[in-house]
Amino acid sequence: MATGSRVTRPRSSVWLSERKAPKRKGDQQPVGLDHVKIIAATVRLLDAEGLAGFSMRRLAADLGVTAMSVYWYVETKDHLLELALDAVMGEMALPSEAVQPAEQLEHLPTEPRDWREQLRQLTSEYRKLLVRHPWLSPLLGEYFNIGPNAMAFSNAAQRVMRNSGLPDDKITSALSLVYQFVYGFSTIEGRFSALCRTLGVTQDELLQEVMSSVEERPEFDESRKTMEASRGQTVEETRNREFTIALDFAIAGIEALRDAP
Amino acid sequence: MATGSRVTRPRSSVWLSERKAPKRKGDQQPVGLDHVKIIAATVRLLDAEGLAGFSMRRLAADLGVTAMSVYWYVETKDHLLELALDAVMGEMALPSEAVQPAEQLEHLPTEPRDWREQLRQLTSEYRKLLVRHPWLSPLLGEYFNIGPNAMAFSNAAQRVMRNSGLPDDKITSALSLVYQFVYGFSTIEGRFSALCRTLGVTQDELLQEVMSSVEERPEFDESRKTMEASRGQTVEETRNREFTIALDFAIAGIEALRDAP
DNA sequence: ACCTGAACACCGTTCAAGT
DNA sequence: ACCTGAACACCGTTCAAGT
Repeated sequence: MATGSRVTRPRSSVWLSERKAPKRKGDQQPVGLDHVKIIAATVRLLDAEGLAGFSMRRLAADLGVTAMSVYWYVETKDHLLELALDAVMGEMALPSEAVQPAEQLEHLPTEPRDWREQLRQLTSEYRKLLVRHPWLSPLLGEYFNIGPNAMAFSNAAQRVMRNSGLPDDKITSALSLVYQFVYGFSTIEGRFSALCRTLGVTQDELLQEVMSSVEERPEFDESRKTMEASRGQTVEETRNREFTIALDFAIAGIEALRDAP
Repeated sequence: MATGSRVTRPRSSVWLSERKAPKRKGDQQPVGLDHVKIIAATVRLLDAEGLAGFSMRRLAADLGVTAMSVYWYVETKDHLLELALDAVMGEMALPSEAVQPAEQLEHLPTEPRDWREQLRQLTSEYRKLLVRHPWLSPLLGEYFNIGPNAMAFSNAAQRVMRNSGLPDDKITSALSLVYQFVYGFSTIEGRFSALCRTLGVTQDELLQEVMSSVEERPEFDESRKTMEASRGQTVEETRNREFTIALDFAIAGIEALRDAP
């Protein structure tokens, strides 16, 4: 949770309030800051130091400016984080079949791919995004995620799922199953890889270390059995395999209940 | 993220370090605090004020004690939160079929239920827990979750999934699919209901309000279509239905790929 | 053994003031 | 219009001191 709010309270989104003073009239020379620069610096700092390492004062220092200057452009820290969230949401390549007609530059006569391929692309993009920006996960849980890029992603996801032929009243369930899985899975993956980067060890080394510090405990029995199955594989191989199979389960389930309800 | 650590760094778990001074020798009169009291007060405060409203100073005030007294019993705020996490993880009723033999008081000659029933019980317990304690979700993402109660839950989950007859090398995928879904779904549910409690409105009222403030936006088109399907139902009905169907998808997928790999 | 008080190095944010 | 400086009300935690 952002530390700015002591108590959970009605917090309106940036996207539901007027943006602060982004207008710069005519050909007047910009002196230093602006929205784009601030958001870029925010994302850079979040990538480098993590959510806990980010502060308004630290950001201002990075921008070579006094602590309070940023507040001219941005109402609160929360609003800034919402803007950063939506900015990186725009990094995903959405499947062309799921982009609304109005957004498509031209109608290519290519055969639309299988919905399962579209789903695999979209989930893979989402996964990579969450791993690339580990600070994104907690923010997605914190805000409404109704910025333009977040909405474009959400719309694409809904269109892809609609392409499965599932009846309308089961779309949200299928979407929820798939995207909550990808979110949780990728959040863990991102945290683990960030931790390794910080510690300066490989993922396989850290896994070894964690294993050996827990393995003598008797309660660990069940997990040991489970992990025997992935012996001899790297962490990355195991994870990719696990991700693919889990998605296969979801797709198989959706098709099974679609075809025989 | 806990605000205590500026930067992500190697943070050992409470469960991997010696516990702090819980020993009280003989019949000496306890003066005031102890682990149990502190953890109980922590959970109470977290339930009442949320994670953002919790602070060591606030906790101390609740306990009628100076800010630093708690540090005699607990090393850091993070350790305390880990203890609170494991404490509430013990609130779940684990399916008897998934409790290890040593833990069972006696072997009742009852027929073991279908693995799908066991799974539905366990996921339902997990869901209710996450909704009851909305602060739990971020903490689960933050720590290693290797306390005794967290381990018991994890072991139960693994046993249930093993009861499905799935081959060993697909167990983790199935577990991941199911539990990441329940985690994400219930996290959102818990946050929404907590927000309603704070605002003093019903869930249906808040949904109405959020809808009407976004519905004129053109990007909202796809979501409107999706939500038509649940017209005339309460938020709670819609959510329970969505949860059940998503779990049905997962179960169907697991059985489909188990029987025809 | 257990608790206190003062202090340190941080926060987000307000507000009056400068240019 | 844009930026600064000082100040306020908070944090988690250290450390020397009290009983």
